Amino acid sequence: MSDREDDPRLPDDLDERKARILRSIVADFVANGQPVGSSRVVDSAGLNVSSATVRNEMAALEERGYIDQPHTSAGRIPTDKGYRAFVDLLEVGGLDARRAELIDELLGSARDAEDLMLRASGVLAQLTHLVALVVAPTMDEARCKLVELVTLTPSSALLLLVDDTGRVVRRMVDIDQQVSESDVSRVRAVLAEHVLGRRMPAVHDAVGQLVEQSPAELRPIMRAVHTATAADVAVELVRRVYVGGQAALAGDEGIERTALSRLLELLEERTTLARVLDDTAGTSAAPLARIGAEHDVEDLRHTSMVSQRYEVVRSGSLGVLGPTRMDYGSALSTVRAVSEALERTLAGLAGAERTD
Amino acid sequence: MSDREDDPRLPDDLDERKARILRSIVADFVANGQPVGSSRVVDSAGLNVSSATVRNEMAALEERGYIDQPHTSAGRIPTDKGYRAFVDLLEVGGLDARRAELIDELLGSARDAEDLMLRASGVLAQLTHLVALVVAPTMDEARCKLVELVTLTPSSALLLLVDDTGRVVRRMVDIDQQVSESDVSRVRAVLAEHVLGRRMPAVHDAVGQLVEQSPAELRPIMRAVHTATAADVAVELVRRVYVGGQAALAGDEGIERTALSRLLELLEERTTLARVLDDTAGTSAAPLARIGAEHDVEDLRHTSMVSQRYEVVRSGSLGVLGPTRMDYGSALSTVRAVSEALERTLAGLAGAERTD
DNA sequence: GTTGGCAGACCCGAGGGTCGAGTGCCAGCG
DNA sequence: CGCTGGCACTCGACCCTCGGGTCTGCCAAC
Repeated sequence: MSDREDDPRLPDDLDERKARILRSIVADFVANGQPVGSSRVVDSAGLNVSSATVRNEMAALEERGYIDQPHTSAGRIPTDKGYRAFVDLLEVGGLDARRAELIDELLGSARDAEDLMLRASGVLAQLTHLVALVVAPTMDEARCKLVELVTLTPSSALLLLVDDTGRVVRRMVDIDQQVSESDVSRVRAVLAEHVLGRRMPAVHDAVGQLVEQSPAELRPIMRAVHTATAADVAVELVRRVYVGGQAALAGDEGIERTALSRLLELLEERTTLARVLDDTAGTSAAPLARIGAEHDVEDLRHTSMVSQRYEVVRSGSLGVLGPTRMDYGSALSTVRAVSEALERTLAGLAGAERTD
Repeated sequence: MSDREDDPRLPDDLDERKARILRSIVADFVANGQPVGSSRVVDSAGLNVSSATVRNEMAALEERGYIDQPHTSAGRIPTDKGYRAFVDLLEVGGLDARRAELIDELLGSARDAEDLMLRASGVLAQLTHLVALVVAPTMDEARCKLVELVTLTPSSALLLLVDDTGRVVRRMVDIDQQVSESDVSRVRAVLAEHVLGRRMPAVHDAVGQLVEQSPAELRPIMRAVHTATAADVAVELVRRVYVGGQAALAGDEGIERTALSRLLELLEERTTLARVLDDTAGTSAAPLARIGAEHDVEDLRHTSMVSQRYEVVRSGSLGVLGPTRMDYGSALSTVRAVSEALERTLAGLAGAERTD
């Protein structure tokens, strides 16, 4: 092995030169979308060997499953395994100053936590030309900063819960009888006393206890509030997925019409996507890729996802989705940059005074 | 003219039979997507004439611009003018009981006004297999039911405004200095006293007056609130567009790849769409169609929109977007049915007790 | 292990022939 | 005067063939 840049973690069945050729093929194919032949590799890989030698190496790469031929006399295109090896060997670089500034600028002027998520997905889409996904942080650790009950009709009200990053949970409270405004006020006061400062997931149980302690005339209201705060209150915003730049999918010729339609459905449905994004991001602090057939979800088998978990007390994840033939280098570094910027901004929003 | 069903408002250049043939061509083309020839028309239109006669009529229809030939020896397809005449002659029927029930059922179980919009767009998309759009009502007439100020950091707070249908406006309030919790409480009390019950668009001015009347120590906070309630508070939810079923666009072969990409961008951007939807809906209480080249927006020239205004004190609009080759009958009647169901449900949400 | 050379495989696009759907036109009929 | 059957014509869809270009695999030589 040469002493210059022999990657420490080359797969067993790849030597330095094969890896270099693979890298060259992936880069070329990602850039041009055409199967790449041995002579192109000679030009672009900067190897001092002939195309015949490269052909021999390519035959080996094909035999080992890293690249494939669309037909007998065509150039090679990377397989999912090829992309995987390419990504594993990739060093995730930083972003150039202009992009980094753009991210900070856009995220910095967000109006609130939700707006921030929206902006993050926007800038991610804009920089990568891929579909951007941002899953809002869980509320597990968030504390309740405000609880309010607004009567809308004599027998219904709106329950508002606000957490310490300014996110709002809104719930219709249907009471099965008409109630007086003064009773509602009393409930409001009781709620404020016992719910403020609690962790969001604990709100439901806290209200449950209040139901029993309440005088009879308040009980119907309190019970309705209890129902309204059922378990999913804490989860609601976890599963909230912000999607940006989906038009990019339609522009990609590599995706079939029917597959495109399925993908758009997935994007609209959102819950599956949130799960995949979380799964792909894993627990690591670095951006990770899930490539083609590595997906469990059938409809994603021709796409890749690059995502990363971000964490500021509570954690969420964000990433991009695109064809397997995507620019992984750019995707990885952009996802990382946006993720880190989001962490910084979110920390600022939540306030530095948090102690626990 | 025969005494049975000679439509009162036939265009001058169409007699009963031509209209019938046109109707037949549109219906066939919408159903099958293939240019339709004279013999098909004979079969489907139920005319007791030969195909040669139909051919003569079709030549006349083509000369007058209602239909067109993709090439010399092909069948005919409707032009935008043809669709227009077809739609104008159409009687908008009611929906069958099953669909009508489905709509009521889904809308009836909405949790709040926003959820209702979401459900409306969902059911509209599901029933028409087109892209559904719902624009939330303006807040012009809505009254403020709750105003709250939640401190998040020592120098920032979250302003919450809730209107009488339970819609929430959320605004970050950045104060340029650190403020005490007690001052915030005082501002909160003043706001509650002077803002509650006002119309949403009047909130900004009301706060403006409060700035001057406030004691010096509260003024920075009040001024920040004033800024945060700038004009667009009332507008924010007007322009909120709920989109459903966009995957349907991708499934349509009649839309080019690049056009599709543009459409998805439009759908994501939303503001243009809100305008077009409002424009198309006009002021009428019946669903209206805007067909192909009738659109101002270049990217919509190959699509049609069917939309209707709904009104419950405040008004919004909803509709569907699809290829010009859409089932206008179904689109019109479904839009009408959902619009009416939405009006009913919204009236229930706002409460029957409103008096002004 | 590397190389140049060469035969072979295959895609792609152009060119040409056939087929069939659908038209326009016309003479004749009621 | 409107309707009809018949007929010639047009033109896209489909299929086949053929040549050019590209890229491979293999091999003998270095």
